[in-house]
Amino acid sequence: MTAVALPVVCAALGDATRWEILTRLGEGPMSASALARVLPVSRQAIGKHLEVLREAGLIESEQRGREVVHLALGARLGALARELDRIGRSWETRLLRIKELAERPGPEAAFEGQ
Amino acid sequence: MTAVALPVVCAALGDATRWEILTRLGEGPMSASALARVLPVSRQAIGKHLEVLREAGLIESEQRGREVVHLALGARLGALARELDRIGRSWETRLLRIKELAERPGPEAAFEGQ
DNA sequence: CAGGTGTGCAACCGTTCAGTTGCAGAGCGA
DNA sequence: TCGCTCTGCAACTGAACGGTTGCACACCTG
Repeated sequence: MTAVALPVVCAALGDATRWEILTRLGEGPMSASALARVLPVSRQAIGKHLEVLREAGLIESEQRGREVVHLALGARLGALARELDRIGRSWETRLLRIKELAERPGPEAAFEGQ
Repeated sequence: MTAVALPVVCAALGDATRWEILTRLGEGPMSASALARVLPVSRQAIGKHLEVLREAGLIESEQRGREVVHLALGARLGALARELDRIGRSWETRLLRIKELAERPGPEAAFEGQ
């Protein structure tokens, strides 16, 4: 399920144009041409961005008659969010432990430390 | 506080080497030279990555005697996680509404809609 | 059937980026 | 004090990236 590595998903989210695309696709399904009409880049550029987003598992594409419509998937973003939260918390925890150790006068006076 | 834009933070997290660095800095403070000793890249490369991470608000740097030590900040990562979770949920919600609309027989039967 | 629209593939271009080497300065430590 | 180490700045290189244009093909529609 979490088959896509963290850096890959983050890199996909690390571009302003892709966020524009995602925002539009979060409001409803859209084709590449439709996106190119509303965004200041060519359809081919949009296509490349969609490829990156699809490989990151952030969108889903579906053939609808002649055209292909894409839409944003919240699931992957939620999974990423949980992962980042977990990591951030672990950093904070270790940071607290380190500071606590640093403020201790010495190993022999570690009495009233909570 | 959330002065750093989403794409900037995500881009900073979109590199495998930077994740390596962050992982090490999450375990405790380290200098650039120490990181270069343990990672397969030069100190100068590490320095550039640290610059990116600092601008994204993901690490903090502190002059400790002659050397400069860096450490990972969980706060920014937590803020990012909450933001991504919020966005992901909104996508899911709209997606549900769209699917629900698609399965409705016709517009004239939209009575008991909330 | 013909024209318009949507898609895919490929080549090309300028910029950014990750990484390197080299050098000079600053501060601990023996 | 002398040397080792840590740091900062600068120049350079190759690859990746965002973006473009051009072309060929499929398909729906008037």
